[in-house]
Amino acid sequence: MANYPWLRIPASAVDQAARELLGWQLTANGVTVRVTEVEAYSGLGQDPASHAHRGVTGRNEVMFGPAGMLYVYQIYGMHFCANVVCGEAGVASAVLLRAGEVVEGLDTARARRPAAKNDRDLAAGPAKLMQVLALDRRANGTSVVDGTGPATLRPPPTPVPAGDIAAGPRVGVTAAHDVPWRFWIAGDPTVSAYRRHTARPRNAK
DNA sequence: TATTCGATCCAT
DNA sequence: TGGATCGAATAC
Repeated sequence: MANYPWLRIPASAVDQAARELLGWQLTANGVTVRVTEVEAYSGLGQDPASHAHRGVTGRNEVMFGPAGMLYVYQIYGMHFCANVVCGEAGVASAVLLRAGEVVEGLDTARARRPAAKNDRDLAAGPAKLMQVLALDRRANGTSVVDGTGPATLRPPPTPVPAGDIAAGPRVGVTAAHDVPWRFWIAGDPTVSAYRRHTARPRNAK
């Protein structure tokens, strides 16, 4: 089993764990993706953008478990996104896998993403990444570090230099726009396009 | 039990 | 820029 230094990063430093996860390779169902973009979510109760902000619910309970588990949730009734749970058990810190580069199983990946116009768009978004790996809610609560789950995370062949990591506000979140907890590999073409959350019209009073 | 709305993607 | 589409969270 590989060595996973980010497993030991405390939940209070989940942004550090997010940086470390860049460049790691996630393999599932015949496809391998190199992680190029992530977002950190704090479990300390101070992060209004986190699904765990209001405490334990049926959806987010794996976030409160041990590090190395996948927290998979469905969004907009049709897409799935995955987080790697980080930090000590009991604190719901996690890192959202936002985008990646397909480095193995290219043909399989293309077949699973007919809407992709080119190869760098195959996993250029959190739900696209899940589609390429053919993962869904069944992966929720499974481990990516001990080989027991459908997905396995492996160390980068060559580490990402700290100077190559860029940071900015998280995508799509309705709160905490000022927190620069989105990290990506600078200049990588597979990083997803930034788009501010479009607020839906509120009921007029 | 009822209603609201989203850590997105795609075509327009 | 807006529509798809549905389950979890929250309001009642």
